[in-house]
Amino acid sequence: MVTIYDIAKKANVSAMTVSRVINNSGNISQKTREKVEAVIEELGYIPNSSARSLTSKKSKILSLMVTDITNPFFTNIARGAEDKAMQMGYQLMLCNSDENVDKESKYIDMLISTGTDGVLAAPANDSSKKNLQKLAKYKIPYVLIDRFIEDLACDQVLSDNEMTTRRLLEHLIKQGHKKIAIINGPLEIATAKERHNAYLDTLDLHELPINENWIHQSHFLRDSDISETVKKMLDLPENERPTAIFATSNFIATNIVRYMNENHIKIPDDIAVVCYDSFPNYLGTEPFLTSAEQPSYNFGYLGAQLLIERIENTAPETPRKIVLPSEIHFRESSAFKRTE
Amino acid sequence: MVTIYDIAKKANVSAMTVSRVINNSGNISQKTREKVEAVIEELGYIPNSSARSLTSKKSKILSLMVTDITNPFFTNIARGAEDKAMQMGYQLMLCNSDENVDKESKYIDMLISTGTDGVLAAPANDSSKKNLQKLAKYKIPYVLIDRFIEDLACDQVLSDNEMTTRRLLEHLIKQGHKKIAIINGPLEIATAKERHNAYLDTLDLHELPINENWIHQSHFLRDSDISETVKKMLDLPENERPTAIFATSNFIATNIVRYMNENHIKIPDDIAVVCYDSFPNYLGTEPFLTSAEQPSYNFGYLGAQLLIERIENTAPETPRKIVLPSEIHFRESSAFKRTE
DNA sequence: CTGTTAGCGCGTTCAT
DNA sequence: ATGAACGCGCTAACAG
Repeated sequence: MVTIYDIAKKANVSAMTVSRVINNSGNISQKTREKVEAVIEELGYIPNSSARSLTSKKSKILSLMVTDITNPFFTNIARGAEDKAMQMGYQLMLCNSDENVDKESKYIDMLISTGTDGVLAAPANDSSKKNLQKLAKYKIPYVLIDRFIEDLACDQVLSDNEMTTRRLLEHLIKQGHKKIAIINGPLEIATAKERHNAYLDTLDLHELPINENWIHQSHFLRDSDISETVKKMLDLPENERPTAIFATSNFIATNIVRYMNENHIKIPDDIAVVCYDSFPNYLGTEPFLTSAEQPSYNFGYLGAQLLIERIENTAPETPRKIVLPSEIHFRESSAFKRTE
Repeated sequence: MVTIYDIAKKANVSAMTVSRVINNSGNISQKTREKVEAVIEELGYIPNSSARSLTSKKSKILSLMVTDITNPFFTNIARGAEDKAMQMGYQLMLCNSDENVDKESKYIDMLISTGTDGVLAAPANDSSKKNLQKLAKYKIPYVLIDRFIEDLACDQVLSDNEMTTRRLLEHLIKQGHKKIAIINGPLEIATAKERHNAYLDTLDLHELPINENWIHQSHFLRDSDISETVKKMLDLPENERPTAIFATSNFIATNIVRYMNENHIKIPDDIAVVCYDSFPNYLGTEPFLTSAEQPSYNFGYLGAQLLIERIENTAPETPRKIVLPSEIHFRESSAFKRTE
């Protein structure tokens, strides 16, 4: 392994000079700089990050904590984060919490151990607070993405849950729907909570009935089992049976649509469906689901940017909050409903 | 920051004893072990990986090099790799090469710098060889996934390109297709090359014509532009115009289907399409594309397993090669073609 | 079973 | 503009 000492010897300078050349720190004469750089090139020197971070306390590693990289929302976030990280000379460590605070906690310890410079986190739920506070205790900056947690003074990149929920629901209301159900994730997750509240507020605003039989929580993971829930709603007496469902996440919508297909219940004729978040449309065929498309790539890209600014002390003291709008696509799954 | 010295002092032992407790190395009396563990717990000690790897040359970091995490094939690989890594106490570093050898090379240097214990690599193309050899020079083990490169003595997890291609094509042949085109990635990528050869062999075996106007290379990235290519093929005189296309990757199929839709060319009536690799079926609706579904998660999971065995010296000297079969789904896009 | 010594590769500090 | 000495936190090697 080539070290700065090897470079130093061959270039007839001290190790310190080599270090300075590498880090562009201090004053170096053009001549020695060129000589050192030539030797570095010649010997193919690659600095040892471990040694470096041992003294400098900087690792040039960013970490991304998501619940599941397999969710296209988070996949795009990862890509965005990685692009920005690479652009700024950082690497990206990937963590899947599976919405499990304990697993998340384990990761946090590993990240602290590795000396990550900062963490981009979509926390498992509100109980993740202690994990993030642990980061703070170690002076490791973090940026919340997608999921807000109260009383943490940190930068955030969030979705406009209130507005987007409202627009999705008002679309349904305009189609004549009066009995609108919501299938949501756990209310301990900020996005679920905010969409829940926005749902109540919007129905209230339009003086529509709210029925606890229409309000359900599952979870946001891929295999969320909503069949019991949906079945129960469809079995409600005619006058209480919802005519539309608001799915608060992509996978929840997935499972709703799947259930309906399997049970030959027609969307939107039998029941309409709208969805917060979306799926990549790989086949370019006419998409079916009315959905709010979030700029997921930017959650990662901007999140990484805020994080790096925080790490490199180029950010203002006060936490920044970026709220990203969604683009709503009105489609077949909530098309005009003749009867009623 | 708590160090082993803090632990040592408080537990009335030497730092070395603490180190031994942490690493489960050497012999420690039950009594001192418990005492030390109690103090570790009490002070919330987290080991410093940098210091550790500086002496031990082990970082407990695995790296994953893919072309683009946004391709669901690689997303699943990442999830599989991460699961196995976590299970074995490793973290996972993510790298997107964008099929660019120079970008890949940059990453390789960063990985070497960080002291990664091993790399799971789906290389950009055959020229990635030098990047992998650089890893070898630094005694960093790597496992090739998906994309083979000649003359590298390393573990591999690959797709059964020959068999799968053949089965896809023979399916078309059984449907009566005699003029079958292929739209492929660059032949400098092993999967493209092998699928290309298998295409030629299969047509040959069935004594079908081979026409260079039916053979095209684009690339495997998301935005592969195949419209010119497809247009040219469709404009061929009737007797030369292919009746089916073999897309050698998911995104290539995406772009073919998209082009056909936009230009009102009907699949499979006007032209049939089969695809190597697949897409997640989020909506549970009847999928359209005849495709070979690869066990992508296992590419990552098994790859990580081989890699860790190699790192921890529990693997046999000779490189291992795992070939994973695909499951072919026969669907609408290649359904029986009436005319001809 | 436990402790001492030395050094991993580098950057900080201070000196020149 | 350059260099020397020291120490970051830990473990390998040896000693006891």
